[in-house]
Amino acid sequence: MIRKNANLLHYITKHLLQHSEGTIESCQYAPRTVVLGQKKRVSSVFIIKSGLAKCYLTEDNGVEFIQEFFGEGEIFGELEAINEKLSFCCIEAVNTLEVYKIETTYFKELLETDTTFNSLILKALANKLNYTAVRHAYNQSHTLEDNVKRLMEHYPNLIQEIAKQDIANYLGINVRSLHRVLKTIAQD
Amino acid sequence: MIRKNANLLHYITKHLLQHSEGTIESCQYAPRTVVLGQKKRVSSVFIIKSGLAKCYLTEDNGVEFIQEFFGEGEIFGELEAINEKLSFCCIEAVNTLEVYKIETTYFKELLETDTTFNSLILKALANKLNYTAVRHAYNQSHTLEDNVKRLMEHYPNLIQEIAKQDIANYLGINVRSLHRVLKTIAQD
DNA sequence: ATTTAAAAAGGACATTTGTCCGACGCCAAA
DNA sequence: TTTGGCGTCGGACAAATGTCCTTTTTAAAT
Repeated sequence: MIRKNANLLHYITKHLLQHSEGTIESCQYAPRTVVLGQKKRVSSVFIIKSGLAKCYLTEDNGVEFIQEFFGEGEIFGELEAINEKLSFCCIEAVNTLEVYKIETTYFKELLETDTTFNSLILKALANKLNYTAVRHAYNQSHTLEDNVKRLMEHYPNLIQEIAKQDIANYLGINVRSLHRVLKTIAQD
Repeated sequence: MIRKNANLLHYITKHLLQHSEGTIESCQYAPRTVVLGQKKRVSSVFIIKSGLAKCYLTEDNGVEFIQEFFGEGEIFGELEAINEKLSFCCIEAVNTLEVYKIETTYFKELLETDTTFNSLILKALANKLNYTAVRHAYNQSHTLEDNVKRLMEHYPNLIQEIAKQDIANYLGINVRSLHRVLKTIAQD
């Protein structure tokens, strides 16, 4: 649910920043700011320095589906850079969000010249794939109650930190159903 | 639903096979053979030459959830090779399946030394991520009827080629529900 | 040609989830 | 301090989906 990538963040701050000479910019966004819109041309790849963002997708029928929440070290915009496609997700700051911003061209140059960076990105992608596959398989194969319980075990202060509407959008259900389940869980 | 990767297959047959000197093996599997089990150590990466495979995951409660069907050029085992983890999916031949089998160690060597190959794998991963994200967002945000209609539009002879149970497992529903929806669709 | 097993199809009912709505509390702008 | 908006919570009913079971169809084996 909250994706992080300590290795990637570490490599950027300890190795890349020194040699970047202005190619890596540092940015800050206020809560609820849209950092990256859906179906836009993406000119930068972002890596989260601090804060929390939500990555979601608005369907033709208006429903929002939250793919993931992104925390420290998580990268976004990289899929669009690699595939040269328009963005398919929208990224929005939940908290105050600090990011490193890397020009797409420089990002691709790094992929070709910096073996360590290349390997970190490969691992990041493989890891995202693994995680999302397991997540959706679980969610589809278990009851709503199981899914919510599992989330609350992994993230004990989930309810305090994330709005009910967002949790519901993450689970692909509506808020009424979430409330109902939360109540039955509370009653044991 | 049926993932393919023409570029990757082309590169392997036209460039890699010549220089491989036995490091790339060609294998064939009968229908229903399990090529790769769940939670196993993975010693090879596979690329499909011909045929169809299903990639699924069995949950603790016994439910099978189908991630994808793999067709020509699709790669599997690569996530485990990159992340050095046990397999989390099971790959099973649907048809007679022909694959190229690459030793994990050679695969990783290729990633480091062959820029073209590296780029093809990066694109393959980015593409898988994009595709699965869009797929699950759609499925979670639309009615079952919409989901089935959409599948049938994309794959006109879906019903003929893939068992109902498999389609249901792909959609995360049970067969009864699938039958019901198919009937209402047929009636228009 | 007959038997057998597996897949396909659907009836009947239970359970889950969605839709629509109103009530309440919180907080910031007027 | 009021007002209005937004998030939270839940009642009542509708709709969708699951469970259990039986029947039909299909295809392979004898």
